[in-house]
Amino acid sequence: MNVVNESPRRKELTRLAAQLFVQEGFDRTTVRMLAQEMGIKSGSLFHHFRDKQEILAAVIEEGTQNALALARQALEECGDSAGERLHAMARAHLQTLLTDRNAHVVALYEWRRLDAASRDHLSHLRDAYEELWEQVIDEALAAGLIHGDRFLVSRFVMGALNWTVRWYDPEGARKPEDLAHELVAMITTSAHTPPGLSTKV
Amino acid sequence: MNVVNESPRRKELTRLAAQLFVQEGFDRTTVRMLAQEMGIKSGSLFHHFRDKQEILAAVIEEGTQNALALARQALEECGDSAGERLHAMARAHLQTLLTDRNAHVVALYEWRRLDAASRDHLSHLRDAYEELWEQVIDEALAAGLIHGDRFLVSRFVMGALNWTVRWYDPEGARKPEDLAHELVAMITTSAHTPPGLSTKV
DNA sequence: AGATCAACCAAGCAAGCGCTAGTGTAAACC
DNA sequence: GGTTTACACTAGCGCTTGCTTGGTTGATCT
Repeated sequence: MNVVNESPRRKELTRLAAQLFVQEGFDRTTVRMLAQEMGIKSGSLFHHFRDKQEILAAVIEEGTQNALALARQALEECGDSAGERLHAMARAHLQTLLTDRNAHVVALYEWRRLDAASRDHLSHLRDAYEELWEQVIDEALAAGLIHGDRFLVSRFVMGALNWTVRWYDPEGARKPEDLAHELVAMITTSAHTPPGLSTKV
Repeated sequence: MNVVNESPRRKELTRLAAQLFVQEGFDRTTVRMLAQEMGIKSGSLFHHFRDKQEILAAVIEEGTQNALALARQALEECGDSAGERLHAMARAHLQTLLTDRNAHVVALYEWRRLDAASRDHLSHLRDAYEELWEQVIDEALAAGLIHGDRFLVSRFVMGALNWTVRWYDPEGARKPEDLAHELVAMITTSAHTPPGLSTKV
């Protein structure tokens, strides 16, 4: 069994699995459905993945890794001000939601279907991502950009952002950048941000 | 079959089902597990519910009805100011989350498992609830309490609130009222609300 | 030319699934 | 006092599930 490696074939199969998991849910997605979508027979599936659980873990890992990488890159590329960093994180979050939407929806909805081992491994990845957020929020609090309880504010923000997967329409008029701007405007105390973006210092 | 009525026995069974659906997920919860939890045999279950789907629908309906009733009551009992009404809605939302948590978690996570008929019926209920929110948010916008896009603000707020089911600990120090107050403080422009609540006019 | 190996297939097993059929029984009703 | 009703039981049908087994293929490497 070719279970360990990270072959391009496996990556493609993972992408297809994510799509089906979103459409049907993990439990209702049978290995036969997965195989058909992949153009192979159900038995062949277990050449690439040890079991069905491992497919789920692969899907979630893929999405979380991408989110983490994108957030780190965004923080490196943006300016030093608390406002800029807040914007950068919000933009990165919504951007990964667009490009890896299936994986993130699966991560949000099917997390509990992971076995203990995968859940443990993946929760470390997710914690790393959330720590980035809490750090940026701490900076915003220190800068007086936002006010309130550190813990609560970050939960509220994560909630507002993650909830977008339920209603955001990529075909619609609103760009992810617009959402990011609006969210930051909503939580910062600079009441009336003028229409012209004040992203630069 | 006693399928239609709303007997107290059926209500109790629904409550137990909600708990199991949260623990295991709808698909992984078998009718045999449900029956055991209820202290009857699996066959007897179908005396109370037409099929497994109907149990899910009953759980979600119960939670949504309660949320709607609580929100309406809260709006009637509170003052007329936009701030008070915003607070009242947030408090009611978090309160129903505490008392009917299982039902709401099921509603959020297992909505897609509903058949078309139930989904149609229940989405009307949910729409009624969300309309209450959008109305109150409109008032807050008009009063200058908050700023931004009507649609986006309400989605962000719903997201922040609904996300609480993932982290809120009823045993913890924070009361639902505290969360409500903090959320309203975060999104309103009255930057520094003094510690003494300004709920009365 | 022979060996290796990832990738696939056909067939099927054991377990578990939702649900039905038919029956028993104690209380409620006429 | 006979009939109805509500609720529970036993037994099991027909089907689907995740996964295994044993074998084939074609490309790559030595």
